Amino acid sequence: MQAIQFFKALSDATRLKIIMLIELEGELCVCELMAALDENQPKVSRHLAQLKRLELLLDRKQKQWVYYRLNPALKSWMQQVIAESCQDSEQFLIENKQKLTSMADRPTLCCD
Amino acid sequence: MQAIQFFKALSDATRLKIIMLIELEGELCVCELMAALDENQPKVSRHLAQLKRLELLLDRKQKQWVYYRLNPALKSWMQQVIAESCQDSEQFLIENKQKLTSMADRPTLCCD
DNA sequence: TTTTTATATGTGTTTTTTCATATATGTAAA
DNA sequence: TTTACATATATGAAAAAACACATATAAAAA
Repeated sequence: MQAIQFFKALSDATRLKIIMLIELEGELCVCELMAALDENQPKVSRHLAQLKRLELLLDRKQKQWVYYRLNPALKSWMQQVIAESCQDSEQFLIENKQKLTSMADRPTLCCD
Repeated sequence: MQAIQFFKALSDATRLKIIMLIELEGELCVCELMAALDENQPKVSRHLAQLKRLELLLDRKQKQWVYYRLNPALKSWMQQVIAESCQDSEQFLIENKQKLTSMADRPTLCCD
C-alpha cells in the first residue's frame, strides 16, 4: 500500500476510530464497534470491508462473530503512525472507549 | 490540529505531493510547485490555501513570489509522519522531482 | 424447522470534495 | 499612470464518498 491510500483510509472519522479502537483493544467484532461508535450496522460493516480490502485489517470468524485486527504485515512506519496518532487522540476517543466498556452482553474472546 | 484533520489534509494526491516536495526542498513557491506538479495555478493555489489554513504550512512573501514551508510548530509525530511517508514514496514523487529540477527560469532564493 | 442474532451487500440519495473558468489583487517595470 | 505578471479567490459544475434503508446470508438457539 502506498502512503496516499493509507492516508485516505484514515481520513474518515468512522474509519480512523475503528483503527484506533482496534489498536487499543487488539481485536474487535462488528457488534462491539457498533456499540463503541454508536453507529448502525451497515455503516460499520461497510467501513470495515473497505479497510479489509485495503489490507489494513484482517478478519477472523469465530462462532457468529467476525473479529477484526490490524494486519501485522503493514509497513512499520504505518504501524507507528497508528500508534502515535492514537496516543495523541485521547479526547477524540474518550466517549467511544466508555461506550465499549459499558456495552451490554459484550461477547467474550476467552473461549475458542 | 487533531489527527483526523491531519490525515484529511494528506489524503489528496496534490496536497500530499506539495507537502512531500516542500519537505524535501525546504521551501517552494507557487510557480515551482506548478512546474513540479504540472498543474494549473488555481488548483495549486487552492490546495496551498487549505494547507495554510490548517496550519501545516507557513508562507512568506519575497518579491513577487510567495514561498511556502512546513510549519515548525507541527506536533512532532506529525513531522515524523511526513518524513517517513516521504522516504517511502520515492516512486510517487520521481516525476515531480524531475520536473522541478528541469524547470525553466526557476526563481532563486539566495538574494533577499 | 423456525426464530434470533450477527454480518454483508444492493440501491438510490445526500453530502463532500475537487476542479475549471472567470475575476480580483498586488507589485514591479515601462 | 498604465501594463504585465504572479498569485489569490469566487463560483458553479462534476465527480467521489458516505449515508440510510431494505434485503440477503450465515450461524446459533429454541
